[in-house]
Amino acid sequence: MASSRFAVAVHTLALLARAEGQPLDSRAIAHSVNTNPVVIRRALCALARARVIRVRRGAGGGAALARAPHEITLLDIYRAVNGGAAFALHPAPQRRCPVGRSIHAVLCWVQDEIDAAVQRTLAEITLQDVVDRLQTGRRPTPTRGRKR
Amino acid sequence: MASSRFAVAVHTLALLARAEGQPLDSRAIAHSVNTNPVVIRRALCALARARVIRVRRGAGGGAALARAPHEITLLDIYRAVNGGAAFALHPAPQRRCPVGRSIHAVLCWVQDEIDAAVQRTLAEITLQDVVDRLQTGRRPTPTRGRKR
DNA sequence: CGTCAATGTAACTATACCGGTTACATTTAC
DNA sequence: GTAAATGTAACCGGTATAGTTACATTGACG
Repeated sequence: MASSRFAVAVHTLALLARAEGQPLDSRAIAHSVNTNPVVIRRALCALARARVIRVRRGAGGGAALARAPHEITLLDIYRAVNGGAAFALHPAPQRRCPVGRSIHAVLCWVQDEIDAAVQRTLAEITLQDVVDRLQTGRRPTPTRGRKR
Repeated sequence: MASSRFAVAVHTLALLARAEGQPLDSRAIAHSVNTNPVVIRRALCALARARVIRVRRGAGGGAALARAPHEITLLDIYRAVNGGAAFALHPAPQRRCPVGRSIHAVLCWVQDEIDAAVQRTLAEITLQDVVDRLQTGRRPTPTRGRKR
């Protein structure tokens, strides 16, 4: 992916976390993200399918977190909104060349290695961590899973 | 990035590694990658700027590795051809909202964490590893840096 | 020194993807 | 029943990318 869907989703969930159970509608979220409510609803839809939020339709409806912020990881969000891989394979290598014939499998392996590393990283950051950093603008108490 | 430039670069370097110092021209590489020579030359150009390969212009010219395959990591290649980050920030959050005002810094931090994880992973895979996997189609002897 | 082969690069095109927007059917509270 | 909200389709415009053509530049070699 090279889209902003993940960024929009994190922003949205941060708002929901601060709303503390009070459902927010797509119009209000769109105002903070500074985009169109439909863009938000598209993200909300993916997050609801992943059981990260619960959405109520109809008048007075809106979205709220399905569980506490410290129980939602960025990996949950990543999986909900993310389609493709970090880099694209090239479409059709020449199969008459020994390298062309087998490079695809090697590149798939590299993709998997990258994706595994990304997922390991995102699994260690929770929505609560994001909210904590929001409020202070600085990193708060050192978070449990952090490396480096 | 979500382009195939990285894939093309790895494919290209695998060919050069197997050529064992014999320079290959963009036409030959393009044939194996199954694309246009200009696309290859664009990749070659970036790789030469990063000192991963040496390119000779003029008649009988072409590209060759600048050092041994086991001294070239996928991180070298990634850095040479890669522009952007794994995901995009959303352009302009609403600054009158406290979340909108500070979410950008948090997302930048997440980007950095992801990029660091990706780079750590790529730094542990060499071009030699890629070539070994090419030749057998299977993973060869367990490589030094591997995790999981 | 001239020729030829190769790179480096600009320019253009076609395609794909994405965000933004409008529109509307569906759902739900009151 | 009405109003308010979601879910989703359809479309538009901008942007990035791969592919292509073209050409100036470079360099080997007779």
